[in-house]
Order: sequence, then structure tokens, then C-alpha cells
Amino acid sequence: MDRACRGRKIVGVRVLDERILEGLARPSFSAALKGRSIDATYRHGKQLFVDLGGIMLTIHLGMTGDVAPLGPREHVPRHTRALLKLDGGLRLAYDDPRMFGALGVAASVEGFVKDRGLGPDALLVSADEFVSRSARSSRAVKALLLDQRVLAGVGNLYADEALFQARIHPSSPSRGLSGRRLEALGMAIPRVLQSSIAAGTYLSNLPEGYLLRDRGPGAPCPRGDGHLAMIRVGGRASFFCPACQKA
DNA sequence: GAGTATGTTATATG
DNA sequence: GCATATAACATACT
Repeated sequence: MDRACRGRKIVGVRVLDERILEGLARPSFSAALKGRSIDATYRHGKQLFVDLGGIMLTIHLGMTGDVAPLGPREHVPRHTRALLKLDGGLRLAYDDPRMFGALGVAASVEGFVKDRGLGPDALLVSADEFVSRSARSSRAVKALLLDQRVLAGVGNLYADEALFQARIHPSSPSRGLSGRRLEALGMAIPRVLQSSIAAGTYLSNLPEGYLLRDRGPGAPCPRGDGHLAMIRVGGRASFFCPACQKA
């Protein structure tokens, strides 16, 4: 998106379904964006920001959202909820079947992060900082990983992977874990995310030994320690190896 | 029709 | 007050 759109001017805004707008209505959203140029793009956790010089367009993809630059003849995706027309004939589609994502406007990245109480970015966080933010909680460690106020950017799948790599049972209360264990988890988080990026987010392209390459009930443990089990933690399906991730 | 799904948040319950 | 659980959002798929 940055490559395709940086330097372009927004010449038209079409909101096809107003329900994806967060905190403002169609007319003010369009007015805020129209005529502005895309200066830069930023990210904090799962939240995306498009710097329009003075204001930020905020984008969250939810579970099924996608931002797609479209060529002049290219078809608009089926569940496009908003369409930005850029100069030079380029269009940018926000496609989101389940509409769990959202578009909005914010004054700055810092302000947005503060307002939402988002934790540090999971890709950049140090193991020490992760440990200090999670060590004293009685909550299940997986619920902490998914709590964007503790750490911003880890979702259900990558939480499972990081816990597997650190050999931690997903429902362990984090305060019962040794400093060493928590530190191993803190180191696993950015490593897992980097691997996923390197794999183009295709789970089958992840390195050997990753649980996510075959995450399903009864799938073999990549370490050869039996097979995976599924439980619910924090309402989310959680796959783990009962043999190497002991409670 | 039931149940599931890579997310977040408001409300309910213990 | 705290933590956890559930519902809600909307669509696709098995």
C-alpha cells in the first residue's frame, strides 16, 4: 500500500457501507480525506495509519479485511466497503466480508495508541518489557497475549505458536511462570511474527517445527511428542501439545 | 441448521 | 474492584 499510494492525492471517497466507519459519519469522513495527499504509512500492532499530512486515516482489518490497490480495469472486490480514488487513476479498495474491521480518523499515532490504551508493538517489544508487563497477572497467559493493552499485535494463531515455542500451556496463569519461561515467551513473540512476515503470512511457508504449519485437532506435535489438543482459553480455540506444554 | 473461523468491545456473571 | 465469560457485530464455509 505504501509503495502503491505514497505521494498520491485522494480525489474521491466512496463509502459503500457506513457501518465500517468508526466514530464519524460518511460526510465528515469523506470531507476529512478528500484533497489530501498520502505522505506515509505507519503501524502499531494490528492498527494501520495513513498519514495525510496533519491527520491520520486509521485502518483495522479485523479478521477478514484487506486493502487492495486496484488497476484501472481491475474489478472491485466483492465485499468492498469503501473506495478511495487517487490521482493517476489508481483506486484503493477496503474489502471486508465480515466487517469486523474499521476505518476512522485520528490526530496522531501516539494519541490513538494512548486513547485505546494499546500496549507496546509486539514486533518491537523487548523480552524484559514483556516480562514486566505480564509477570504479575493471574490471568491465563494466552489471554494476556491476546489483550492488546498488554501487547499490541498478537492474534490467536501467533499466540498459540509463541506458547508452543516457549513450551508453555495456554491456560497457565502468568504469575505462576518462572522468569525464565516468561522471558522465553517474550523472545518467541517477535521471532514468530518475523517468521510469519518472512513467510508472506502463508502458514505452509513457515519454518519446519512450527505448530501453525499443521494446526488442527490430533495433528502431530512438530517435536514428535504425541499430538495436539484443543481447548478454549479466553473464548478462543487454542491448540497446544499436552506433552511439551505442561500446565 | 449447527458449528466453526487469523478480532474487538460492551455487558454480564462470579 | 477484579477476572472471566458471553454476546454482538456479518459472512463464508464445512
